[in-house]
Amino acid sequence: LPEGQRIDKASRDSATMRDVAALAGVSFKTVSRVLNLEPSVRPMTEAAVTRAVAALGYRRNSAARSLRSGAHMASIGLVIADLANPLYGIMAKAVESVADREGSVVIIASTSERPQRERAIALNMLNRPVDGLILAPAGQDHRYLQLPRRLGTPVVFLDRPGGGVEADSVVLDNAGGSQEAVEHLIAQGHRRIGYIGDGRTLPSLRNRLDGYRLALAAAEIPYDPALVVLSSSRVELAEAAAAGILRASDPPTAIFADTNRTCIGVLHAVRASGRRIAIAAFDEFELADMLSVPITLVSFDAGELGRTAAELLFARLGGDNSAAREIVLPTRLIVYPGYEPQRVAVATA
Amino acid sequence: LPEGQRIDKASRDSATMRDVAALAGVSFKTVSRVLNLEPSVRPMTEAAVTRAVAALGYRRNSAARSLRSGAHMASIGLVIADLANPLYGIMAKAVESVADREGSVVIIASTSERPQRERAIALNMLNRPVDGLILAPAGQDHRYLQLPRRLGTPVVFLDRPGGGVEADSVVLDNAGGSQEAVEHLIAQGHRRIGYIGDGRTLPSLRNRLDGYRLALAAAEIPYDPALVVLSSSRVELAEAAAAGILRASDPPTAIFADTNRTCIGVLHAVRASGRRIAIAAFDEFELADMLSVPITLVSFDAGELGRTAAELLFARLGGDNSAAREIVLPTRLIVYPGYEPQRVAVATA
DNA sequence: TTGTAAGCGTTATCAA
DNA sequence: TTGATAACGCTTACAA
Repeated sequence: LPEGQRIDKASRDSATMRDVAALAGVSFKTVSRVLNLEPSVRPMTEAAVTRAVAALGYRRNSAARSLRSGAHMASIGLVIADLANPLYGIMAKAVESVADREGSVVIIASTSERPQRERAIALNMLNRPVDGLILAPAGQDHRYLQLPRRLGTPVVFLDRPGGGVEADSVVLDNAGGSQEAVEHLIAQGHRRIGYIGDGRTLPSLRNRLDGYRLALAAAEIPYDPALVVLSSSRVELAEAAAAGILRASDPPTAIFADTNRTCIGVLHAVRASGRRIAIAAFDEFELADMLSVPITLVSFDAGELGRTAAELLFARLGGDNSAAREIVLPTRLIVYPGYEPQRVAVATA
Repeated sequence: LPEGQRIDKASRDSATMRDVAALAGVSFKTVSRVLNLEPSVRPMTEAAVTRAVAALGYRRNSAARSLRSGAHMASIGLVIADLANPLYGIMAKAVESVADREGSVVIIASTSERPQRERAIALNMLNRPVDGLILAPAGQDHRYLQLPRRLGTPVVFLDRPGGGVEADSVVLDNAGGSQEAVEHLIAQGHRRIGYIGDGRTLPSLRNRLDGYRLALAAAEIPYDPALVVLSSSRVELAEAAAAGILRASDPPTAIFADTNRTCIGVLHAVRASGRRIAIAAFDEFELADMLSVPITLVSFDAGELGRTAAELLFARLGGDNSAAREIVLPTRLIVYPGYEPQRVAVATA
């Protein structure tokens, strides 16, 4: 497992306990005593040592420390696609909370949805090493994890399944969730329903598209490619995509967005169009209930997702050797009717 | 610096390279070769070693590894109040991005706004140790960082100033931002302006309250304690607080909320009241432009906040020994007029 | 291709 | 109260 980034020792000043001891005029064991706050050190000696430590800018070497003591700091790695996405923030918080309970710290990194960066970061973490890894993958090929897995490091995929390696995963019922949402739109009378999302790369998003198609098929509504724009999940691209199908000759009366990112783009496009378009989307977000337009969301408990993944990882670390599991968490449809504030006169002072 | 959490060596199975070598019938150096992917190993030998590794559940000891090689993994600690808050997610992402550029990983932890947990976590990180620490503090007493600071670990406070220790900080112009927002409300004719927030514990939030008072004073509007509810920053408490002053005999015509959390509570309370109340708040959030009610926000660049803090930290790690700095980043008032969707008939299929 | 010896910087043991 | 020495598990250098 190479690829870890390291700081060359020479680049930092590294005085050792022996250097400090020499400057303070004591043995290096005495320095050790001072730094470990052991009681049996004369105040004068301690002062001399403290001064020498400061003078040399000495920092204890943790590797040597834990080498002899045989203890090591427990840590798990969390590699996620985008920390700035509130959903991942909630998941990260849940993971961190479980890890803390288990006496572990979380090393976290954001891949910006780039598979190559994901690979580099994951290998970097394993090289530190971390005790286990939770990965919300951007890529689909995780064969690079086969070796670490064989060497005993547990891996849990979060929110999105992994590929090419046997490992646990905790995911959502993506197809079921979007199918339910689209069925809801159909039940409201919509028959031309647009789809904005990224149904090409990530399996989880492909499944959401599958759900859309299933719902249409069940209602015997033909799949119209002109209503489906598979762009990336970036807000601006989704907005442009939605604007495009709204401008078309036979526009949709409803649009389904496959993530909270695409949903925001769709909301903006719909507003810009000046039309009333029904909107449904995967992912819940705060203030959905305060929007002026009605919206239907496929909601789920992001904290539960993170918590489940973390608990699974610690179970593995605790010795659970059973076969790799896939845990699928349910989604729940929430219908927000849209909030129209009353036009009451203000009681001005 | 004690207080780090450790896993006792005995609790994990720790076979050593010698154990693996014995089982594989080779010297332990050969095991080392296999694990380091060195080329000069016969496939048969390698297979034997791999088998032994698997059989024993062997994991390389990173401490011993980096001890001899003299290199160590660079890392910085990021301790934040609440990862689930989108603003902190954005900051964390920015920090992570700078750290990655600098070849460092980020160890992240969430304090859930609890000062004691903050202390435990920060000391835990320093004990690992990390090369430096970025801290968005929940508490105000950071004397526990004096020793680590003297021992040479740089610390940067993020978003909120620290207390009792000399260290850099990157904060917002909190007073200025809220003053500007309240002045905006006053300019719109409001004279009874409520304040919902937490003006007691955190200095940054106290400063926001100061800004409110300054704006009132400048307009010669008397400060009315009945309009000010200093509760915690939790959404439900803010909602209850806002509901309270809206029910009172001489209610406000406008409300200022000191964070995005309190703002959400206020929004709900205002909706429940059925009145038209002007709302202003600190912190921007997504979809503010899509809300049905007008809202004025004190906006800032959370990414810039995180980036600045990280860059300052790496400057310190790079040898910058100048006096501790306080960097104050500006805020910007954004007025959202409130979005009223047009009532256009839907072109149904 | 494989093995032997030395040593990384600390903590643990035991002696002074 | 302090110090000398061994040992932690590995990588590096060198030898076979």
